[in-house]
Amino acid sequence: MIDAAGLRVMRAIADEGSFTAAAASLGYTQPAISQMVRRLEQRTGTVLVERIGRNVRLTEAGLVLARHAGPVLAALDAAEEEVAAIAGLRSGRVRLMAFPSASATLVPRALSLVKQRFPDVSITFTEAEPPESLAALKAGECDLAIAFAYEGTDVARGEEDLDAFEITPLLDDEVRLAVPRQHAVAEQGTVHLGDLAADPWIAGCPRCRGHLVQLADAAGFRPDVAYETEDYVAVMGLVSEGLGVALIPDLILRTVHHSDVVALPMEPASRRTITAVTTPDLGRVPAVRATLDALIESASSQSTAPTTRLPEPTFSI
Amino acid sequence: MIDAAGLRVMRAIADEGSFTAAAASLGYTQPAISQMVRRLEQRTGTVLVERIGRNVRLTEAGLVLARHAGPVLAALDAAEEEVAAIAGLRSGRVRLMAFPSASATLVPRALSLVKQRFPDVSITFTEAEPPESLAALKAGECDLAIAFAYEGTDVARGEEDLDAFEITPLLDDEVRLAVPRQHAVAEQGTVHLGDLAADPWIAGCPRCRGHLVQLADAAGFRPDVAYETEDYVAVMGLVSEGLGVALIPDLILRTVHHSDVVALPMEPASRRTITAVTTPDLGRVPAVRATLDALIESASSQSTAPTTRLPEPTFSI
DNA sequence: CGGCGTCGATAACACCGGCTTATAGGATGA
DNA sequence: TCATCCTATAAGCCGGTGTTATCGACGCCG
Repeated sequence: MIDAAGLRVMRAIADEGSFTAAAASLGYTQPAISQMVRRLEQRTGTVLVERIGRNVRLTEAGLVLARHAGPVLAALDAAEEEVAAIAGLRSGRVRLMAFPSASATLVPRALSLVKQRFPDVSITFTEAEPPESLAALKAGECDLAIAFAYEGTDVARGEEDLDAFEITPLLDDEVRLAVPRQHAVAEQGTVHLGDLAADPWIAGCPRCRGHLVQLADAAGFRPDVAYETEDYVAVMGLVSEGLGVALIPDLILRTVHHSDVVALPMEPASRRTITAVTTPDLGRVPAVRATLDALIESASSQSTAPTTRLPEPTFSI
Repeated sequence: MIDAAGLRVMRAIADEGSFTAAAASLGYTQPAISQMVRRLEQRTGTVLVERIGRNVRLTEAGLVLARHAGPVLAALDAAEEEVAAIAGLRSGRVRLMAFPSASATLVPRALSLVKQRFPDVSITFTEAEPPESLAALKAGECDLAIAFAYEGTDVARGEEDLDAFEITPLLDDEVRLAVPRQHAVAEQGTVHLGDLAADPWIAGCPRCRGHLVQLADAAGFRPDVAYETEDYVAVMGLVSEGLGVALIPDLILRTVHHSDVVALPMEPASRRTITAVTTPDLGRVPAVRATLDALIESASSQSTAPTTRLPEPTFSI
C-alpha cells in the first residue's frame, strides 16, 4: 500500500516545503509530486498535505509518513549497499572445499591472491575428498570444490547432473610410482607397473585405490594392498622403509619429499586432472569467480615448472 | 533501485524455499516471482538465487536482501498503521484555539465528548482571540479555531482569503447590556443603548470595544470608556459596584453571574455569531472533523435553552 | 492596483513495470 | 519410464507513474 517511493516524496516535501522544490530535489517534475501525494492520500484515506494558499504544509499524518521515511530509506540503502559490496568484491564469503593434496599446494597460493586483491572477501576452507565436496556443493554447503579425476574418468562420475556443475580444469597432474631408493627399479628411467606386480602396495583414498586396481588390472595383476592411509606423509614413510610401493601424484611430491624415496614416471603414463567445480549460478557470484580465477592462476604458475626434476620440497622428512 | 516489494519477495523465497510456495504465500502466481527475481538480479548485477535442480536456494546476496526485508517491511507497516490510526481516530492530535468565553462553555463539553468517543485523540487547547487564532490557523499552529463575529461583520473580516477558511456556525449569541441592579434602567424590559449615553462604559477585547463604539455610533453617542478589561469576571465586578455599564454576550452570562448585576436585552438587538473555523484540508482530517462535530453538538445543546431566564450559573460571584 | 512570477491542479498522453495465462523444459520420485 | 512438480519463457494486458501543456490562484512589487 505504502511504498518507499511514497515515503521519499513525503520526506522531500517536508524538507523542501513545496511540491516544486521537492520535485526538483528528487529529479521529478512538479505534477509527478502532485499526483503522488494525491494517490497516497486516497490510499491512506487521509489528508496528508494542507494546501495553504500557494504553498503546502504536511498534516499530522503527512508528518508521520515523512518521519518514517528516514529509517525505511536508510535500511533500503543499507541493503542495496550490502549487495553492491558483494557484487563489487568489497565483501563476500566463499566456502571452498578441496582434497588434501590440493590444500597443500593450489589452495594456499589462491587464498593469498584473493586476500591480496580483495581483502574483504573471506574464504572459509574445508578439506574434503571429491565425492563429499560435490555433495556439499549440491547441498549448498559449499560454493567451490576442488576435485580430481583420473584419466578417462569424469569428476562428476556417479553424479547424473553433469551440467548441474560448472567444471574448470586447473592442473594436469602426472601420477608417479614411489619406490624405496634401494628398490630394483629405482634406477630405471621409467617403470612398467607390471614390474611391481609382486610388491606390496600402499593405497590412499578409496578413489586412489580404485585407480590403482584399475591400472594394475590393465597391467595384468591384482595389487597386494598391504597398507591403506590417506596421509601422504605416512605413505612416503612406509615406502622409504621398504614396506611397499605406491602411486603418488606429482602434486604431492612438490610438497612431501623423502630422501629415501624415488618417484619414477610410469609407462604407460597415468595422469589425473585437477578441476575446480561449482554451479553455473555460483560461478557468477563475484567472490566465487574471483576465487576461481585465483585458483586458475595459482595452478598455471605451478604447472609452469615441469617436474622431471623435483623442485625444492616444502615439506621434507 | 530496490523496493519493498523486492524485499518481500526475497523474504518469501527464503521462508518458503521455492518460487511457487513464495508466490502462493504472497498471493502471486509463480511467474511473477520468477520475473521479480530476475529483475532484482539484473538490477543488482548479482546472482541472488541459486537454481538447484527443481528447487532454489538463496545466495549470500539473496540472503542479505531477505534479511533486510524484516526491518524495512516492519517500518513500512508501522507507518501505515500509524496513519491508519489517525484516519481511524485511534490516534490524532487537534490543536484547538478559542476565545475566552467559548473556552468556558462550548469547549469543555466538546472536549469531553471527543474524549469519550475517541479516547486516544488528544486535543490541545489554547485561548486566543479571533484575530490571533485565525493567524495561527494560517500559520499552521492551530487546526481549529473558535471565533465570533458581531452581526453584520464577518469572522474573517480583514482576511482576504474567505475561501481559505471553512467556517461552521456554532451558536447565535445575543449581546446584552449589563447594568448594576440599582441602575435606573434595571427594571426595564428592554433598553435602548442611547439611554446609557451618559454612563461610563467598561469595554472588553479590542473587537468588543469596536462593536460597542459602532453600536453607540448608531445610537448617536460616543461611549465614555472608563475601564478596559478582557476579564468578564472583572467586568461583572466593576458593573456591580456601579462603576460603569457593559455589553456582555449571553454566553458569558451562563457562566459568570453576579447577583448585583442585571443583564438586559437591548433594543435594537445585537447578536454575535460564534463559529468554528478551520481550513478545507484540515476539516477533512478525522480528528479535526470529530472535534468540530463535538463542538456543533455542544453548541446545539447549549442553544436549546433560550436565555430569557438565566440558567444556574456555573461561576458565581 | 494591476501585472507578473511562481506554485499547485488537472488533462492528456506515453511508457514501462509488473502481473496474468499459457506453455515448455527439466528434475525428482514412484 | 511416467507422472508430477518446479522453474523459465512468451505474450498480452492493465495500471502506476512519469511527462508536457495548460489553467487558475496566490503573492509580490512596481
